[in-house]
Amino acid sequence: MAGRNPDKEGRRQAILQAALQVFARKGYEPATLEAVAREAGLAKGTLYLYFKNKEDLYFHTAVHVLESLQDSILEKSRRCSGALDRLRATALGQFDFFVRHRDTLQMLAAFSHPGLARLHKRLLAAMMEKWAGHLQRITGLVEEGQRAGAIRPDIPPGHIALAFTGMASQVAQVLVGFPLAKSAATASGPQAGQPRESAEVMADTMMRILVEGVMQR
Amino acid sequence: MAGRNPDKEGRRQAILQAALQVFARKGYEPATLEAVAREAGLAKGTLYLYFKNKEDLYFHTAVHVLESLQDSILEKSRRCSGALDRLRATALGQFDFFVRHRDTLQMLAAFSHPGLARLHKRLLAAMMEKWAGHLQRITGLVEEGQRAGAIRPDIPPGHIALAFTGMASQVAQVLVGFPLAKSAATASGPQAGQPRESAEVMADTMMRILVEGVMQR
Amino acid sequence: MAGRNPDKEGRRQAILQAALQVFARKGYEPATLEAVAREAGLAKGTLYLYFKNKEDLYFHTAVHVLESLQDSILEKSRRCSGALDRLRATALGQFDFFVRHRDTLQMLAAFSHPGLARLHKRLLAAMMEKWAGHLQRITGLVEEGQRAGAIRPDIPPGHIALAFTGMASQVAQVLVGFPLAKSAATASGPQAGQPRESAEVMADTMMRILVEGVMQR
Amino acid sequence: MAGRNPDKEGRRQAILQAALQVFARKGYEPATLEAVAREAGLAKGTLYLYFKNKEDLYFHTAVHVLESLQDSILEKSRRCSGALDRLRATALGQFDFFVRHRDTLQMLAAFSHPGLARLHKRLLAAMMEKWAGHLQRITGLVEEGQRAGAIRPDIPPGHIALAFTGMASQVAQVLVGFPLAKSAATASGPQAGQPRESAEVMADTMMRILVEGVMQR
DNA sequence: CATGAATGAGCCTTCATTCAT
DNA sequence: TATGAATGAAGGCTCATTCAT
Repeated sequence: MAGRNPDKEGRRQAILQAALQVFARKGYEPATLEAVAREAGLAKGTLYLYFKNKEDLYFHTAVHVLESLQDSILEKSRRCSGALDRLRATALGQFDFFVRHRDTLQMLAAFSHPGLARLHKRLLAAMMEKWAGHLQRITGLVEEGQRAGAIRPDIPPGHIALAFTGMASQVAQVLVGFPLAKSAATASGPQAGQPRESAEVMADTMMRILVEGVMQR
Repeated sequence: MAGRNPDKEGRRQAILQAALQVFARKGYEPATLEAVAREAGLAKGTLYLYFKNKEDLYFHTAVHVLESLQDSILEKSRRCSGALDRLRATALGQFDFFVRHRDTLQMLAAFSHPGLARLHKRLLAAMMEKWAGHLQRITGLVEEGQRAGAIRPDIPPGHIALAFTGMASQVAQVLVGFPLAKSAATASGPQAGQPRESAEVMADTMMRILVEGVMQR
Repeated sequence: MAGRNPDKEGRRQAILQAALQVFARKGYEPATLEAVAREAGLAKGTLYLYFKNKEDLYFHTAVHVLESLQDSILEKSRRCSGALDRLRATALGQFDFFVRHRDTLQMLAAFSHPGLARLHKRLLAAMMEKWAGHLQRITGLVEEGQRAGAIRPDIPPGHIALAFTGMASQVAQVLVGFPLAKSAATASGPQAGQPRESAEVMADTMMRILVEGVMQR
Repeated sequence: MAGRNPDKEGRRQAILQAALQVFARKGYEPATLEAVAREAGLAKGTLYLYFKNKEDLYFHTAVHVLESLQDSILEKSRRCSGALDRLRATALGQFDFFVRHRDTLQMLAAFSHPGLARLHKRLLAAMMEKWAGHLQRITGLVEEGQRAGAIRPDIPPGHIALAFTGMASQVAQVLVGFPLAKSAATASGPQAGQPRESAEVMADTMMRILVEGVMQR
């Protein structure tokens, strides 16, 4: 799957890595190709031999990132059986990944950047596909759980998947230390919660809320 | 005894409205003051009579937006009693607001813009304060529920608040029709959920998940 | 010579005073009419009731300043008799004035501002006239000294006047503390001169150099 | 292996030349980088590849100018021996240089521009150093003259240097034909001096005044 | 007369993109 | 293939000037 030139693909990967760093650090608009090139140890013009333009680079980076994320999650969740365990593993995989590559989360935060709305269809579709795949897997796990009788069937699986991803991304932000999310976890007043738990503890707590609910029984 | 249009406060509001539109449509960096001025029906230079610079305008817009959001939520939740009902009302208030002002959600999406990191302390603090206030209120409701015996006490209220806001913002995105979030709700395959529920239905579902959990009993 | 309205002339003077401060502090281009208005305690628009525009204001200020300078010098020199004493008094008057109104010197420093080249003929002429008057007086004093046998006649009086004004303005800059001129006086190394003499001492020294020359006899 | 035009130093010099023209013609503030770029036959953005910003360009231009001036003077004065001859050569070198590069004098006139006050320390220091060096050389020549018994020792060398530079700059302005200075030389009435002498004659006259004084003996 | 809100031309500066080498 | 110098469009911001009140 690599280019003719043995180094071609390596260069491409180097650029993607550099772009991830820079886009994560700066966001889409403020990131400069100059910075990407410097980070990659290449000249600015060289980037254009591998990517059509800034937008193109951005989206290939995004796709690349989503692929890594998915790989990381899949690897963790494949080792488990049972829908709930797999969901927990999915959450944990996500947290782990973000904690280890916090740039990635920042990068993904820029996805909603409206300036990217008018993007090349194909690239946007590729991103969508990756992301949708992620969600589909989760929805699939929920359905599996419903069929197996572990998850209540009276709520559409899509909605449960939504709840799951919502919680998970919020928790991920706390774990990574995003300012606004952090203030959430710290805002609880006198007997405040302990925000800086480990990824594992947070994944557990999250799953307990999702699975058992918060109602007192 | 005054200049051409002495209605300074009205102008200010008009500019904030225009800025909200533009920032929501474009995000922070790509938004041009030219566009804001055009939207407000004013000349570019006039903006500088009301706001120190782009950053200043952005943050006043953000604070303004957060205030409206809070007002909208508080108004709805004050009419309820009981922690759970208030949480439901909070979610519903948030959904309603975002559905009616979908620009606001897009605007808030730009919060994580790294270009805004090195901001004027006072303004950043104001934003944080608004947002932290929102989260604190939710944490407070959870604590209240725990004290009243409606919510299980073995999970820190901060974590529950996190779960709540995570779900709520994800659902809000679906309701507003964000591309990525939408694909989530649609990705569930053949027997997929019905994403375009009303705000009320979604709030209910969300609360059911949060309160009762997804476990089959 | 005042306007109809008894305050009209007072206002005008106030504006000129304010303009002097601001032009001296900032120079021509960086000085803003806003600053002048603030200094004068008036609204920006009001300036335009008294002066056609910024350039006009600048030149009226300049003329005004030159008039004050001339008055101050004439007053001092009229009390002396003899060409050399009058020259000394002229120098002293100039130094005194600048020391008391160091803004004026800074203001005059902006005269050579090339951006002012394309000025209204009449105003430029007025400035020239004032300045030329000053020089003519000095040349006149030199001629008088030559006729009286106090000053050697073999050097054209214009050249001597030139030497006089050159020295005088340089000394004035030192007295006022201009950075570049100051470095001149301080640059003399180990047994350096004492730059911060009084105006009187400097005037004396200057006259000694001019009159007697620096040659060892 | 290089970009479009690898002759970086040549370009840099070309820009400095263009900047000299423009700054001299317009002064600091009114000079536009657009004009500099046009004069240099480059695009506006290109300037920023060679200089950090307008201020930076200005100061490098100034330093460059002062260096040329110093070179020109030193070359002339090194060929002479004896303090007085060297001073004369210094004046002559200065006049010659200014007559040949009248932009330089105009450029130097912009030194007092207050907008330049808050400058980068290093650059300001560089300018000061050049200028102080010039003054120090003159003071040194005076001291040498005093030690050799050619110059009276009862006047501090710094003051004599001041007188020298004052005269010299005034004369230079006349020679270059500055409007205000010109009017000085022309203002002497009927038997007026002949202002447009050659640089050599003016240097001689100046030195005669400085050395012998204007007193009739 | 006085005001000061509004205007908009113009400037500095950045940066994606091109292209000669 | 790689480079990096050059480009020029575009944006934020200032401020002289106007004019409705």
